[in-house]
Amino acid sequence: MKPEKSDRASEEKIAPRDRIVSTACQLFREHGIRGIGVDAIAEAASTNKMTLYRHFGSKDDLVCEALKHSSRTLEQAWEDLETDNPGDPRAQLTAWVKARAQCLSSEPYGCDLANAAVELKEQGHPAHAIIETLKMEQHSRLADLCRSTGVSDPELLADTLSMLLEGARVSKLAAGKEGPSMRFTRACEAAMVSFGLYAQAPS
Amino acid sequence: MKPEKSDRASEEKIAPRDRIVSTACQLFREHGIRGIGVDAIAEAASTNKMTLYRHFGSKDDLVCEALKHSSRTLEQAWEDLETDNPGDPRAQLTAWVKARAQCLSSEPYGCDLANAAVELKEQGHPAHAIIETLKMEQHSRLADLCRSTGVSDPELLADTLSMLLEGARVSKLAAGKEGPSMRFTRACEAAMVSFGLYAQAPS
DNA sequence: TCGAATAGTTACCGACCGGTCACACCCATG
DNA sequence: CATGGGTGTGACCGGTCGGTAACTATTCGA
Repeated sequence: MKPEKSDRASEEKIAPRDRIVSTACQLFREHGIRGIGVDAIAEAASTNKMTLYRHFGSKDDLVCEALKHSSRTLEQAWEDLETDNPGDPRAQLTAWVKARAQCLSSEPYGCDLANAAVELKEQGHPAHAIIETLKMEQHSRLADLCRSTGVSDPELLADTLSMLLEGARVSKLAAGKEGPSMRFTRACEAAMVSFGLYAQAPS
Repeated sequence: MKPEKSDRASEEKIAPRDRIVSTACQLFREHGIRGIGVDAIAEAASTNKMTLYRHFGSKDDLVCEALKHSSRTLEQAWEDLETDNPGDPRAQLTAWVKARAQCLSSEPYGCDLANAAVELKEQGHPAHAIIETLKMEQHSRLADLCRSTGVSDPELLADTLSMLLEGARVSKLAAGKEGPSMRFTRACEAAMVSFGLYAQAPS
């Protein structure tokens, strides 16, 4: 009869492995990968180090899984874009900028993937290949979107928007909230206008 | 009679403190701040931990000095901009893009200041204030330059170029060399054109 | 009901870290 | 020659880290 006895579903209903991954993702975000230990992760996930090592061969393994988990949550955002503006690429691109700006102002930490890439300097770390793949995946989705808007040079627009977003996130961490990142939206809009996004049919 | 007996000026002619700072700057770049120990820094600087701690109260102190050292080298680049294109802000801005693109393709590591900001998550770390100050200093120099070109909305152009550069550097680390960063120059040029940089007097 | 898989607990290991101490050293200046 | 400040050396401290071992408790399906 499915007792559902746990008041806190986050702690007891979910399998230990999933708790560990999502907890690790959060703690890596808050303290950095090198800044948090496996023991603290296990404790925060209401389990222990031994169980953690039964599911992950090493901390590096866990890092890789956490990064995949992090990028998995972005999938939902892409689906929302399509369902909220069906068949309207231009509106989807505008909504993309709006959504990214929203995340930018609400989330104090930057992009998990980019932060990990900066933090993990060791050449050949398994996470690097994963980060590169996931980043290019995200970028190609954006490029596809730009392409379907019929804009001039959609690849360059996608690269521009990618760099603006990545730059805004890291700039917020380095230069502060009052820095260049404050005008991310306006910079994106200026870029989209100059690439002729609104040339065909005005809103 | 100034014997100048040292064949390697980098090791014996320079004062220990300066050797430590520049060595630390280099090693932080290569291994990350958390990824290198003070003992290794001292050894790489041809000295020892005790001498290091006689000059710097803590590793955090050394980090701050290394960051200042890193941004000090950027001063030269700004001066070169002025001397190479005296009184021609437009040419200076174009040269700025070119110089940044050159660094982007030749230096495998991103911006020391930004990387440190990403890596040091502890709130209130003394480096954060320094990073923010130095970053805003660099940004205001760029904004001044944009302003003197007589472009429309120079502040937005400066913010855009800042974000493009920061984004290109981190994108190169995360998405790889073949990612968006490959088109940094073209993205900057497109932005400058759309802001009317070449509207007044063509070259 | 039984047994196997999964999870929790405690203790432990070797390595490394930031930081300090005491002491010997070198070399310029008086 | 003396002396004193900057430097080199090695040992040491307490703490944390990633990772493992041995044992117990829980759960769940055959």
